[in-house]
Amino acid sequence: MGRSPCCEKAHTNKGAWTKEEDEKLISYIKAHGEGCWRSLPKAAGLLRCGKSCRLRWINYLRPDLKRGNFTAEEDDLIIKLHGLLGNKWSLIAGRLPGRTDNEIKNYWNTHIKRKLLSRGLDPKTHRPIDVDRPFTALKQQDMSAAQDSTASEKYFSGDEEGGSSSTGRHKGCNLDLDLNLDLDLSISLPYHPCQEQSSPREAKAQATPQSLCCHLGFQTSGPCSCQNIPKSLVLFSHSIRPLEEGQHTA
DNA sequence: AATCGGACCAACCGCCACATG
DNA sequence: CCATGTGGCGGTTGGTCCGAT
Repeated sequence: MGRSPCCEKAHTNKGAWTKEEDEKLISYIKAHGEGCWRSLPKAAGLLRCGKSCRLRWINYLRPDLKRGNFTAEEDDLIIKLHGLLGNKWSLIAGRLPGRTDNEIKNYWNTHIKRKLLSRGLDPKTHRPIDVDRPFTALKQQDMSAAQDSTASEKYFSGDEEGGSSSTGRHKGCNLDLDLNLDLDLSISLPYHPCQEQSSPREAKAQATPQSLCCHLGFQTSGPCSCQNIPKSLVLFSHSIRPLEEGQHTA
């Protein structure tokens, strides 16, 4: 027996949302609140899949969304958090008020990833792609190659000591990066087993996203079963918190 | 003016975690 | 404990825009 479809695909619209659909969705959620996405489309008079409604609301229609370019602080924070958490876009988004996981994911893939690659850094591990090449040598070249100037440049060209450190690393784990995390992100970083899995699928199986999200203090919904979180990670979670509106990390 | 290719981003898809009966 | 339903996440796709030729 296969999975039942999330909706009756034959009777649902797909593709770009119209203004009328947006208005219907907004007015329904304003009146009834979020949730129960499966039944929402019918109740709101929309020929859309519930998932599609949820995505449209979260990524585009939510009133608290921030529009426009990412600031240097956001840029910096995304890179730092990615170094800690990997592709946990929802967790990263929870730390950036008004930004969605989808937006951050797109921003990462279109801007930051390319930036890292141009500096000879692996976007996954944040380490030099050529392991035989000293980081400090990279640094000079990268600095001269830099064209745009954001906080990420400061991060990648930062402290020489930090950047060239090579001791005490966990194999295959990017949580030990010398991120030089400042202020509320400053802490000795815990080892996270999911970073060592050979495939994303394995890593995902190891992770406990909702619990982790809860422990990290990120914006999340739903209950949390706080069972298998490493103590170090819990400690880590206590040291960071979602940014307040207008708050900067520097 | 037309065409092409890259960049960007909204939206979709498949899978997983969790809740519930 | 198991089966099922639902919400949520991350990877990917496809449409649109825009600059270069």
